[in-house]
Amino acid sequence: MGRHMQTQATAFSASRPLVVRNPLPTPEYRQVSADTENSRALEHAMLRAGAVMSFCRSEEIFGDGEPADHIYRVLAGTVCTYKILRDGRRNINAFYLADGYFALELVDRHSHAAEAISGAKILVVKRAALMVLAGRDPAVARQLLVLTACELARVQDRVLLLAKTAEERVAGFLLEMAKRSKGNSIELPMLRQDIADYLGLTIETVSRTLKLLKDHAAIEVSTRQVVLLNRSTLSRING
Amino acid sequence: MGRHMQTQATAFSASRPLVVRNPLPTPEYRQVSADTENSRALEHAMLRAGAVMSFCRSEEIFGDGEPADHIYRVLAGTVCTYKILRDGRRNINAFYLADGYFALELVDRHSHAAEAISGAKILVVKRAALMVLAGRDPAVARQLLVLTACELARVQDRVLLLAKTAEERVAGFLLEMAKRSKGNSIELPMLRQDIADYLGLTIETVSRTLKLLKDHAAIEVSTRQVVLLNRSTLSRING
DNA sequence: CGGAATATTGATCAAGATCAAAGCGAGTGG
DNA sequence: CCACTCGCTTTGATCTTGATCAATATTCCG
Repeated sequence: MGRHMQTQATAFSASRPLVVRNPLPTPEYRQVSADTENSRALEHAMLRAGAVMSFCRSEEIFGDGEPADHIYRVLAGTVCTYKILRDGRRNINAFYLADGYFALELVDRHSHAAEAISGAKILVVKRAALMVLAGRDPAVARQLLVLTACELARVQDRVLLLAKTAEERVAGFLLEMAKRSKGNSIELPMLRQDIADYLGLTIETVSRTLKLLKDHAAIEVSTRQVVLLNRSTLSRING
Repeated sequence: MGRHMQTQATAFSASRPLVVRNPLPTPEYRQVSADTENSRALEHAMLRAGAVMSFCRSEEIFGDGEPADHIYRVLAGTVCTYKILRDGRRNINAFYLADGYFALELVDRHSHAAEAISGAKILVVKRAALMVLAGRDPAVARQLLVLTACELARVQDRVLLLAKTAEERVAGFLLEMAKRSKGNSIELPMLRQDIADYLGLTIETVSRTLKLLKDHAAIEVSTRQVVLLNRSTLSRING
């Protein structure tokens, strides 16, 4: 029954996160999204008030149920948020790549745990400080609402994904990852187990389904990379 | 399945700063539902600016993809939001009972359809008008953020529900409905098909699972009513 | 290299879907 | 008041998808 369990406890306590206060904003951290003015305001506020922390692979950023005192932004690397269910299964809620914000929830305790999937640099800001800034700068306040609404839309999309067959879920996942990449080549920073836990499948099914898509000449697969050969086939499969 | 990007710049920037009063994170943000002062402000605003509309059973309130010009609040009756998938299956996103707000999304088109499950009275407010009010009254603005965050938490709970077995899903659904009722008796305004579409099951499985729970002496079942006889058993099953 | 972690592949199993057929219950008309 | 009907629900039999169990195979790193 029980699937993948975390067994990295020793690794966590071994390496203490490196903290750097008030880092200078570097160009690559200044990616401008569609909502330019507002996102710049929040970005700026976080860079001024925040600290950069580094996490290595599988290192926990925060635990499920811990006080939610901070808001986070991925500067580099990949992060996932997840929950361990009572039967031991792990449910991955989201993958956050560079520029993604996470732990935006308005409750006093985290409803998920978060960990780095690859080595990651994370910008961390005290929630209270950000709320003060939001009170002073309406652009910041509004951007928080926009980001929360985006997160809501993303989770709703995931519900739809979970309603589908294994083949549709994997195709949908690849298309989702492709949207975040350039071109047709997708680097996969996560393990097969992570993909499985995100899609509500087993690693065996993920593996078999990738093979199936490969045999349908829709993709090329290697361990850490997928190349989309035929997006229309994938989209059709995605349903 | 494209996600929508935020395009409400005019509505929000139209008037005064959105200010979050009481920016201290605790304990204000803890009991979001008991956020009396703010919820009253939004309630008042909606009652002043809104119109009451009546819908009969199965009547559409808005369609998937239609312009999202309004925000809604249930005054009486029950509403559901749903999506029809490409293969014809229907996915119910949420049930809203009296006092529930829906269509809070910050995008310019609805990502779901909504219909009345029983006869319903709905308070309808123009989104633009509400955004103007939100600009004038920070309590309204903040309550919008709180409600959006609540909706996010609700959808995340539903993802967890969908990860479980049929028995766990039905038990979880009953406990969720019980939280919204007084005592142990739950009136079910929706059909078995609606429950099935909400839980990602078939009506046959819902029916059989209710029987199973009845045989385990956890509930009493009739067509439109369920009585919880043994909450601890249900909670245990819920996982 | 070598050993552990991760991934693939194959065989079997089980939960829930699908197909099929009654039951039930509220509204209708004779 | 009772039979008829229609939509909803329950129950039963079978089938399918993806999980589980079990071996390899591959990749990653010391």
